[in-house]
Amino acid sequence: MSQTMPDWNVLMATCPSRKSLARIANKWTAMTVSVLGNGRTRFGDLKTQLGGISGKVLTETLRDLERDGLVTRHVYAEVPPRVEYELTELGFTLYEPLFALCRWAEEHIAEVLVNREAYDAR
Amino acid sequence: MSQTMPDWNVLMATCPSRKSLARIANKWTAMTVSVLGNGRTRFGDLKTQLGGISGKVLTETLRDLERDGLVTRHVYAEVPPRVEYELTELGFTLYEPLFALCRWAEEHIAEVLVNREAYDAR
DNA sequence: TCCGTTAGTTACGTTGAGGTAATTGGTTAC
DNA sequence: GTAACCAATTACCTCAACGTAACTAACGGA
Repeated sequence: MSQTMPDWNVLMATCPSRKSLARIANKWTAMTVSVLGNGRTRFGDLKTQLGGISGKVLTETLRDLERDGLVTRHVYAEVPPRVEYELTELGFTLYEPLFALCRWAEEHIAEVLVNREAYDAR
Repeated sequence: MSQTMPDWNVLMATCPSRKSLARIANKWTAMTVSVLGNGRTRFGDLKTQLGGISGKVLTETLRDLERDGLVTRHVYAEVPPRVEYELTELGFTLYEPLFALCRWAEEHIAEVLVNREAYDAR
């Protein structure tokens, strides 16, 4: 019994997992999953928290995540509309590595900026 | 003494860490760092292993990583040219989360494909 | 009656990511 | 001499990502 999946390989250009990687290795996905890790969140709240995202892109991002089974969409029969998004169990397995990326960016940006200056001054 | 850096926040559109996140939350970066995690690698070998990447994009990716201090470039005074790339200590701190993303894509693509079919059939 | 509210869609335009192909440079092999 | 080798650059083109703005539906409130 093999424990890994040797049939799927992101390094192969044509492997379906490559496209999946492209979707999860993405700033909006990382940020969205990081925020949803705090619990079920309304569309409008997500839009506010994800600084600079447009409604169009947020909708597209959430649709893709929903389609892949990473997020569930809860629609309330209210007016004005109220829709909440929540990580699925599968989606939660992405929370740790994606949140780690966000943390990394924040924790190491100072060092990165120094490195960049040194490189550009070379 | 604060342990975190409250001054940097990827969720703020204008924070420099946002751009840094955009660079690391990227399929080519994830794949490149994953491969470099196995040790110092020649340009040509990287190009072969990163299926489908063009020389131009690989060069750009490596330059950006080098500039940010995640990768070091070793040039040998030989002909034909020989250049090797290696993760720095800082770059290695990204290996775990980025490799995790690649693994995730491979390990969950089957489930994702099923979810997608169900969604599209809805 | 008209406005505000929220999630979402559509049309449109701009920017950037990324691929292809041609070219460089200096050796070694033929 | 000329071809091959390898890393890298450049010009050129295409397509996807993304933002903006206008618009919709359906109800409550002034």
